[in-house]
Amino acid sequence: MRMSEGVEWGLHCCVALGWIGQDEVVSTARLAAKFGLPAAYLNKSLQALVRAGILVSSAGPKGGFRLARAPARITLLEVVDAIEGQEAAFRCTEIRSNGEGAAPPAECRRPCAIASAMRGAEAAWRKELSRQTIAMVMNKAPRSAAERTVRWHAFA
Amino acid sequence: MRMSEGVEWGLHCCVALGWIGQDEVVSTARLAAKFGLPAAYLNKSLQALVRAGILVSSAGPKGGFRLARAPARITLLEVVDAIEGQEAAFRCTEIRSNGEGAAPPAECRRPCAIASAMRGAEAAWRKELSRQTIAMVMNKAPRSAAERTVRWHAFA
DNA sequence: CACAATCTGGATATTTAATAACCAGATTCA
DNA sequence: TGAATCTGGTTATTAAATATCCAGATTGTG
Repeated sequence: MRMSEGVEWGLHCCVALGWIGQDEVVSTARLAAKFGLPAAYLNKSLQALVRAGILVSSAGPKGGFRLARAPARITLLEVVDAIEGQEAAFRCTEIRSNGEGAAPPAECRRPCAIASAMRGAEAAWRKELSRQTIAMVMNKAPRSAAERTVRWHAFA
Repeated sequence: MRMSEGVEWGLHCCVALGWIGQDEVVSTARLAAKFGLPAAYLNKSLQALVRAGILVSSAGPKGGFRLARAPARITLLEVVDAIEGQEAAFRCTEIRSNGEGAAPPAECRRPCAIASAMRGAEAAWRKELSRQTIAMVMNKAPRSAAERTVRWHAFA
């Protein structure tokens, strides 16, 4: 089970945009350069964040991305969902209704006990992700990282 | 982010083996038939469960698999780890140390704040999985499913 | 106004991982 | 001895993630 790299990229971009400030705008190319990432592909993740209402984009020269809201109002869960999609990691394929041991359809009306247990664990994961915000991550990171990011942006 | 089907298969097999009883043995072929799964591939998951000490295997005719311990002493986390491996879903690739905005190595001595937050969420997921046992799932499933499984095994 | 920089979304290509099948060797039961 | 089974390695197939490319729309600048 592996999360796509886009989540890491998206989170780093959100934190950087948080440090830089909500009324400043940064292009895909600059964000990609900052983190050494493939620009065209990073752009796909940024687009997903825009569609999710986490970032706002603007076209044209001087265009780019900024946070759509205060960092304290963006949870990690939102970012993860925007990039990974909301499908559960554990997908119940209802194998209980297949093969020689197939359960009758009536029995499958109730949710599979295995799927329920797995869903419960994912709920705990999502709850924890929703408790954490971009602002919290910004504050936990070393001050020097924030300062460096601001300087890097100003120097552009 | 998607968990491999092997987890679902392994959990269903463990639950079935729990119902059937710890001193009965079931072959890969029969388990695959019960759930309508590809036998050769299911066997890989069962092998992983053996390596993890969750199942015990025996060769020869009348060979097969059984639970290595009481169902109450097998957690869902053990099964998931055995089949999925223990690597975290979120892999920090330390992009903070790449590109134009690269953090100096000294700063990267401390763990990445983003990675820490993501690890925290996965810890919550794992904790929840470790609280649930095969026995709990067996009890939550309808009695009819347990009975059908026992009959199916006896009828072999 | 024309140009260049940018975002958007679709299409395609490449790489990697998951799924699946196969086989040769060892074990065990009858 | 022979058939059924597990084991683990190899290979093949399929699906997903990663990456690139392009054409169209938007917008700032000279």
